[in-house]
Amino acid sequence: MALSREKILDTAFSVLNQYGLADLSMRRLATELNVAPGSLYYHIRNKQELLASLASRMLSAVHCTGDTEAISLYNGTQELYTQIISIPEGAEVIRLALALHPEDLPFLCKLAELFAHQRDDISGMVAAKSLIHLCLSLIEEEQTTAVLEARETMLTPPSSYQTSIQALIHGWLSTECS
Amino acid sequence: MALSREKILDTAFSVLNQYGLADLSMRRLATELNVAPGSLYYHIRNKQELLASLASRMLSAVHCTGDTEAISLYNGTQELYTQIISIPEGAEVIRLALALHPEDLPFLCKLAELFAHQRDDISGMVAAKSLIHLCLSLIEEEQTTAVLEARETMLTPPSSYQTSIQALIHGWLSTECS
DNA sequence: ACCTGAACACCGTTCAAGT
DNA sequence: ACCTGAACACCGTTCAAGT
Repeated sequence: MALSREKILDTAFSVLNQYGLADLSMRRLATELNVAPGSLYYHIRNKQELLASLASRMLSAVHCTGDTEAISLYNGTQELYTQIISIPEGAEVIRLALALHPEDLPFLCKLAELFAHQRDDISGMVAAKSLIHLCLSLIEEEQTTAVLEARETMLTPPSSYQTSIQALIHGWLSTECS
Repeated sequence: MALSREKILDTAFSVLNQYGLADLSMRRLATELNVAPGSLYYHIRNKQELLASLASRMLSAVHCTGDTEAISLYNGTQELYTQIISIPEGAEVIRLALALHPEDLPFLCKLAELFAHQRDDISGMVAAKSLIHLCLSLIEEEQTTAVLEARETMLTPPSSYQTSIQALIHGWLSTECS
């Protein structure tokens, strides 16, 4: 069967899941696909683009809904945690995409909308970015400390995650801080 | 003159400042020091340890003082920005050290103290980590977008940095969120 | 259009052997 | 004690040449 962008992304995702980001090299990917390293470059521009596409995939399954804006924001961060925590270095990969093309991430735009809808005197995008950055940092920390302590990651958000996120959302939505 | 840990760190810092993290390789460092690559390993365990030491150096110049706890926290984040923003990939380097040995960073412990002193019903360390993570993410974003847009970094914190940090500090210190 | 082979210019780390 | 030389096992990317 012929090589394709989709096949490359599928394999990349499986290598990331099974062996981690350190093992996700173009050459390793080519070996896994029984193909010469150069072949990959007919379908993708470079490694950075591949990782950005991988990040979009990961985030496509994360939604944020709830009865109120504040609850939707909170639920979004909870879903983000549960979706990403079990993917090795998943938070790091998403941070790459976030730096390169933030506007291409529907999840981020949804967060920005929720913030802007609740308070029109702040920039929804600035608030949304601060929130996703905080989430990713905390997820990354849980992932790396789990590796260091040679234990499994917590599949459900620890209380430190929840309180930190709540502090930030509360800080953005409370009227006194304007 | 003989090689030494100090000399290696000095050179590493200068390479990072002049050429960025991508050029800060052990081999490049060895060339710069007119020494064989293997020699470095007599003075430092590995590249990770070198980067962690570099991070400690960067943070050693950052203090947080002010009339109140809230102002000290705020001033600390401002100083963090101004000290790190002009070091290419500086935020990324510090994040490495933060993941490996957080308790070795006096700056972080100071932040934790300030939070704990103000509110004894929260974990100062959890709050401090959320704050430093947010700062580093925002600094990193400013650094990478500056590169992407081929412009200089803002030497003084942009308003988006300040409002985000203020939202988080306010969220942690306000009594309603407990 | 799609893929290979081979090259280019690199990595981090180890370790016997030298001084 | 400190350093070299050389090796080991890798990288990302390009590109003429093949089918």
